[in-house]
Amino acid sequence: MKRRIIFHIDVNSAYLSWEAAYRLQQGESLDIRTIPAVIGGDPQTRHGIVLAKSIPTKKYDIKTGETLYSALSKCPNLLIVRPNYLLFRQCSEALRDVLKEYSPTIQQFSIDEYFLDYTAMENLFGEPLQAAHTIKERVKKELGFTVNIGISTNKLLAKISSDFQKPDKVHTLFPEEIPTKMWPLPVEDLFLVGSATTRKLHARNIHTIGELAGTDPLYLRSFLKSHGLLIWNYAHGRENSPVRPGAIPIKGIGNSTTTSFDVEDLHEAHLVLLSLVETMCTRLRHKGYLAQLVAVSFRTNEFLNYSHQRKLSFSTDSTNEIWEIACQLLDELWQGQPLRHLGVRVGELCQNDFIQPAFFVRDRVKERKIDRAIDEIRERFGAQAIIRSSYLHSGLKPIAGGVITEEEYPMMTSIL
DNA sequence: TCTGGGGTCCTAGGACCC
DNA sequence: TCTGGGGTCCTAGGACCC
Repeated sequence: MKRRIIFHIDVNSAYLSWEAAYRLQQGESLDIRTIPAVIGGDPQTRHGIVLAKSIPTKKYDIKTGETLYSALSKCPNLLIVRPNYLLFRQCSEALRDVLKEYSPTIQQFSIDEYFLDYTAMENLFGEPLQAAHTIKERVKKELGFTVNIGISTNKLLAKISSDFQKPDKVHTLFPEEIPTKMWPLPVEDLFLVGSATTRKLHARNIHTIGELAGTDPLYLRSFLKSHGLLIWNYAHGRENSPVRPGAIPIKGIGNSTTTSFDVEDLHEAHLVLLSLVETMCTRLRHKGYLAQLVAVSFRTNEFLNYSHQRKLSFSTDSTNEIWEIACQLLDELWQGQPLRHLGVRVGELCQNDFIQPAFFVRDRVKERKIDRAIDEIRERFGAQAIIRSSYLHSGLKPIAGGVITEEEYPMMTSIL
């Protein structure tokens, strides 16, 4: 079989680049990529963190994932911009539209990463390196942000090489280049080697990807289980999953929040849950799913995590019903520790293609109508247009979590 | 470093059935 | 009455990703 050619396209400092491109396009003269600037933070949450940073933040030693408080202490005149997820989605889609011109087989891996199968496309757009440069320059010129492109024969190697040197670069990591380009890298640069695995490998004196590749896979399996065999194969560059075009169906939907104060009161905890369930269920209904599993989780002020879930004998997308179950689960789990983080999640999703009212134990038909009416009002007039009266004097936010605010953003018409 | 929010997958143990 | 072992489902927790 002819060897495949896979591209991995990765937007450099995506959130910051996109915000910068947007501001320039709106007529601002300052490019926030050229000053110390970060994207991140939500005034409502207790500790916002750095989601993306400009290159000039490097000399202040600001790291992604660091708290804004810490970043500000290192650089007092740091510009902090809240993430604008609607903009990010638009930019991601604009990138996808460019990539689609170079291959019908592209896969979105995250909001700022795509795989593209370039196999057999040489006749149309030239050698892989040439095509990658064409794509990179087009994105820069037409969309206003830079990308890194990694080229190899599978997704794993393409992804690792897109990470080599940034920004605005094209790299290759073909199998024959593995010993020189990949094996000297620290083992934590390998995909799916996170902090826990790194710790275990370091404890056994395995520090580079090359050393991992040279380790007996059965020994790796003895302390990493099947994950050990997986990363051993990765260390040899072996991976052969296809670039899957089209949307991958989601398995679950969740919503969680770090509270701005310790929650110690049951009624308060229930209200926080409701605010999370409200947005989660709106998303659930918007996607046309019913859920058969409800889970709650929390984190105590001592940073201990707990979770509790229940499989239902029926499927539902009702805000009230899921809230009631979530409250039951919380009550069963919680022993009164002060809470600083609460989450709710639904899973076991099925498509809401047919409704069978006869199966409904309670008056779900009416509840569905109410839920949908509320969704519609919020869609037309904003999330705060209709809120539960229980929030009026509670001091809590009635709608919590990662809602994409459907505010009117001036379209980036000229570049998107 | 004192740690956000959205996900996915794996593992281990217990319950239950045959 | 006690017993084996396999399969499946369920739950909690951990690890990983961006």
